[in-house]
Amino acid sequence: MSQRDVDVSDFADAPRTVPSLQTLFSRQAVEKFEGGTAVFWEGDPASHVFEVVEGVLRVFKIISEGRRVITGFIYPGDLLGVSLKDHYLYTAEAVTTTKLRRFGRTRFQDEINHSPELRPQLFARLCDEMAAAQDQMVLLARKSAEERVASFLLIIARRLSGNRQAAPVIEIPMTRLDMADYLGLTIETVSRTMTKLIASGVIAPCGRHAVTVCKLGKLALLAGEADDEDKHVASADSVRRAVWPN
Amino acid sequence: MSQRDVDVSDFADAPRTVPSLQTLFSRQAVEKFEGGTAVFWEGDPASHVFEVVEGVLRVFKIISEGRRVITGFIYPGDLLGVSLKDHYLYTAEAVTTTKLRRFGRTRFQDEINHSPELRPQLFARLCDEMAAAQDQMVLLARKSAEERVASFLLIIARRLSGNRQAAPVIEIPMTRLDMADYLGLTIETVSRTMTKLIASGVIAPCGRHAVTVCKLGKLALLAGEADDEDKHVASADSVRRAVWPN
DNA sequence: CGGTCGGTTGAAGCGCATCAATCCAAGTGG
DNA sequence: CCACTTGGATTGATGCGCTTCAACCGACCG
Repeated sequence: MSQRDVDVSDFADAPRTVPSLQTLFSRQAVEKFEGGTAVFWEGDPASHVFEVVEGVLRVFKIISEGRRVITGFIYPGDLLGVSLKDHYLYTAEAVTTTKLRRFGRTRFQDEINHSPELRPQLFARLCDEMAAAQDQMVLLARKSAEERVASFLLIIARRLSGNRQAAPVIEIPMTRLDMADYLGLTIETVSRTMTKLIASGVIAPCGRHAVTVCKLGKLALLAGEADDEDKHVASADSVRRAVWPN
Repeated sequence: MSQRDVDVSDFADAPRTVPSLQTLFSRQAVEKFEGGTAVFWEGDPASHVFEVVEGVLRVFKIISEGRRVITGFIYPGDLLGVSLKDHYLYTAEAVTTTKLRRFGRTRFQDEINHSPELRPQLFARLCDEMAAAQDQMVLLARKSAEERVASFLLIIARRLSGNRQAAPVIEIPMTRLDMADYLGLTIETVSRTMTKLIASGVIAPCGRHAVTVCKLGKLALLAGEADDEDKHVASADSVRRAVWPN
């Protein structure tokens, strides 16, 4: 499952100039990680930056009493471990068998610093990551279990199909526990919610690690992706409200 | 309240070279926003980047049925609206009366691009922001009401005291509703939790918009800031576990 | 086979939301 | 100065959504 050739096309919305972030990594040897093994742990000295070639990783933090929070899943083409901190902020573990390329952190920084081509690409990635983090905060703060699961399905659907409108079949490489720890729920609630979505005909099971989306519109609705017009009503002249001298 | 001169010292852990991010803004005129007024709305064309000179802002998103999620509070010295997206991802509103400097987005980007001094500073800020976002995800996903409120108090305590160990008196410029929408709770729960913290002698009220911390250690404990040794046990040779071909 | 691991399903309980009343401080106008 | 208002905060009573605990199921494996 989740077997797919690395598609190197189709990344961030940065300008498509010649040297791309992945060409930076392309000379590096590929390392393989079996599912369940860690690439690095939270608190480790942050020695390297990684590019995912194939497979899916989970990135998480642990707090007291063994509570785990998965802050994100990392897909092929994504970078892993980019930060200026000298220790990793989280643990990264392979979900499926994973292939990575690695780059020394300081060398990576140098390359970025010296390349006016690469910099905006990296910057764009960070902004995307930030936007995703904010969406996740919204999900965790205010969405119901059903909305969370529906949102999750849409997120990974878009992830795999590279932003094209979600493919009908969604691969779910991670376990229910992973989903639960990502969505701030328990396994049981995730399971129950999934069966509810199946019962209502929104999705249909496709083995245990995939589903087909039957009613995409309904799914998006359940996810709380309000197509509200409200949101942009006042936008028009908002900035002008500020005292803008000159 | 929240009246304090802008202290321009003591920022990100970036190297303290001569031209700093705030000198970039220092020539810009200062604009004033009364509490409750918006600086920009989610979805507005992202025309400017702002530096907060004085006051506190809230940054939030609205989802269906008027549910609001505050993704962060912005303090003096912070930047606001930094992103490569061409529309703002969130609404920014003044909590208290606020003074800002503004910078055209493209010009800001140019300045950053041409200054090898400024770039790492901006990058460091983004990384800090990302780290904060991850902590917030942990809070929202797995912490109890009491842990959330305690965490919140510590966060803003550190914020105001510029990373020195939290000052005994914590200013809380925002309303309970703001706190609730930041912590993923309701006003009532926030209120109840605060009174509980007061009853247990951890904090003492200081008017409605400030508290004194009586038992800082207890507060940190309640916040779930586990001083676990567990976390770093396995860290030692973690990276070596990877197949690292020279 | 028994054993384990991930997943599903059921029953009971708890933590927080919801609804509603009250309070308090700061205006505001007569 | 005092009634009246208004917005934020507190406190109480009730209910619901999710967690918790526990049993069970199916697939895989030695």
